[in-house]
Amino acid sequence: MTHPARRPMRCDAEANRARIIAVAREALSQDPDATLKPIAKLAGVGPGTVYRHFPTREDLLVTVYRSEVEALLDTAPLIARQDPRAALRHWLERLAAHGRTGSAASQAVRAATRADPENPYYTRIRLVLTELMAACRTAKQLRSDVTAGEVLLLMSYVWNLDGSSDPEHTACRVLDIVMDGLCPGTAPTHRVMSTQDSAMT
Amino acid sequence: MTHPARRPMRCDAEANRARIIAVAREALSQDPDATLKPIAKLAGVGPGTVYRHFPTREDLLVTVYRSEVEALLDTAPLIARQDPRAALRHWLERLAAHGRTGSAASQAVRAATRADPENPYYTRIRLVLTELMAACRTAKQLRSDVTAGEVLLLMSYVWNLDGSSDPEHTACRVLDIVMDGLCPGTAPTHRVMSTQDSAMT
DNA sequence: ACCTGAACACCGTTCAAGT
DNA sequence: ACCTGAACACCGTTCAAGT
Repeated sequence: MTHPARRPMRCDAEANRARIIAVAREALSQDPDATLKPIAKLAGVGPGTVYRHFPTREDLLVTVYRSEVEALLDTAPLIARQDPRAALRHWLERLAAHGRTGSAASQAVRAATRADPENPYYTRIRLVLTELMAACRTAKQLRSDVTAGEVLLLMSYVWNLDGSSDPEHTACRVLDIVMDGLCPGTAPTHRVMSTQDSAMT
Repeated sequence: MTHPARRPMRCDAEANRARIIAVAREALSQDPDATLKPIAKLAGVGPGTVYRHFPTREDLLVTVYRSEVEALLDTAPLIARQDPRAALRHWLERLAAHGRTGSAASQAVRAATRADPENPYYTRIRLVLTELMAACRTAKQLRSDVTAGEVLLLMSYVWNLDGSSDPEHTACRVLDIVMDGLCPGTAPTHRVMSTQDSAMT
């Protein structure tokens, strides 16, 4: 997506890049804060090579967990067939579900929800959220003045659920409050937050 | 507060500690992410001495910006004389005001609002917020099921206002939503968020 | 064009040796 | 009891030298 039709890399470069990604996924699954140097060594390349392909750590995260972020994006149109307010809540629950894990994948999702122009996914995340919100708005189930960027800001709490006993319960309760703030005077859609329903591709 | 009646330190230790704090305040005011080693050098002590007095960076932040955090705590009873809902909002605005600065002081406030048992201020922050909320509750201006810890989670957004153009405006709008979520069916208390009214000691 | 890997300028942290 | 400061085990990043 970042470089859709670049002229192909030299084949050794391509192979190195693929190997770095594979090794990084493995290493990051064990330690979400794994550093670049050991990854380079495991991939059998010099640190300069990793740095060449992925100038920053976030670039690597974005690439490795591309599919996770895109799964979140793809969920939106599927969800959107239900009641608009339930759809919005459901999608925000999917987002919140990443907060509890603390995995490297969740770091990538977190980066994609921050208002960072460097991140290629932020715009798309905001777009699908905007559409979910638009549906609510036409159904008069959403306050008219709020933007997707502001909702993403409100969701910042999901990355701070550590320290809470029963993070899942807390996430759900706080989302109740967020939804009530977003849809004043609407009957509250209640928690359905399933523990593990990641298989929604 | 941490050690109110410890037996006095040796006088050179006391002097070193005071000098470290003074130097750290100065260095952190210029660079919020200033590191410990240069601070040690500027204070004329070895790095081990800094580490002895402040085992972790947060310990140093807590000590240096003690007065800022306590100013926030002291604001609560003063504010509490107004309408409960306005008081709650006003205090949350004071909290949010720290989000925009990005200063080292704001890092200390941020640490004090995270559910971290190591931080001596979190309990007190939660306490004053609980009292502000209790006043709202008896006035039927707050949903009954929400806790102070959950409200602090909701306020996580204030630390992510960078990236937003006009952070002050955004902070205010998002706080509107939070307040509406907290006080459903209540007439919205509108934004008074003053730009700089830190002189409220 | 791409990779290597030593080198640079850091970081926090420790701990034997001093006073 | 407290401080010193060299030493340790890292970090990300760069860049001349290779292929």
